[in-house]
Amino acid sequence: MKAAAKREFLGDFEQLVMLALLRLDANAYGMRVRQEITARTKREVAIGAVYTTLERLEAKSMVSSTTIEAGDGTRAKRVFRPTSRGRRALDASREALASMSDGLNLTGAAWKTN
Amino acid sequence: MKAAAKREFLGDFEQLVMLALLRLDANAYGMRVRQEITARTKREVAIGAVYTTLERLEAKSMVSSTTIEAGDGTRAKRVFRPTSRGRRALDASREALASMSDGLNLTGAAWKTN
DNA sequence: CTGCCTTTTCTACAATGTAGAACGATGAAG
DNA sequence: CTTCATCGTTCTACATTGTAGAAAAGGCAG
Repeated sequence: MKAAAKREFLGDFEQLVMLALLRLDANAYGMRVRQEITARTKREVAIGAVYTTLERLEAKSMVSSTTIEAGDGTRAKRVFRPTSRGRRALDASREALASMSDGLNLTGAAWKTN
Repeated sequence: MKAAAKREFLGDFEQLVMLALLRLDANAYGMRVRQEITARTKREVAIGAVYTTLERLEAKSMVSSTTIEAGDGTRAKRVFRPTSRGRRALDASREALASMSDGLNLTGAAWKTN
């Protein structure tokens, strides 16, 4: 019987990066990832933050990378994509959040001040 | 003119804890929070993890706490609740995730193996 | 060659995540 | 009254993630 591989989760920034990879697909290389995140979330992100996160995700086998020579005259890019393991971790993380949010009145604003 | 308070975000576990507080409301004290999280997410959580997180959230004014003498014969509990600031941070974090997920085919399973 | 982009790598430190033992209160059992 | 079993909280310590920015390295224009 297989050892029921205990569930793995991702940190919040890791999740954002993962999602960016999914959106960008074949264009998912560092600088572009950063651009996608800042554009969509308004959150300022240093380029170093993106790369270290990608490196670490790769070290954990959550993403894989390939360097691609860009025939179009620009320099080669290192493209990242989620592995199935990374995909599972992303799903698990999202599910955890979802199950905790379930039934809660979250989007609304009314909130007792403190 | 007010200084447009730069957006603050929460880590993933912080979000889970925050959500637990919202669900538990007046019963949101350490042990119960832990219980709620493990029950809902299947994620194993050490009690120390919950308390340190709560402490830190309080230090950042994301939650406030009050110790309540429980007339019903059980011992006093320290109850936590999100401040409006914490509430904003939670919303901001969720929105960031949501905007990155938008339009993506996420729940489904089909995924190229790697 | 020099300067100027673009993309990546390195180095460092701060914040968050995680565990588990220690400690204190309270009721049950004997 | 002791002792034990909980429950609930505090402490201590270390691991993993988050975040920044400067330093390479590749390629093009002039």
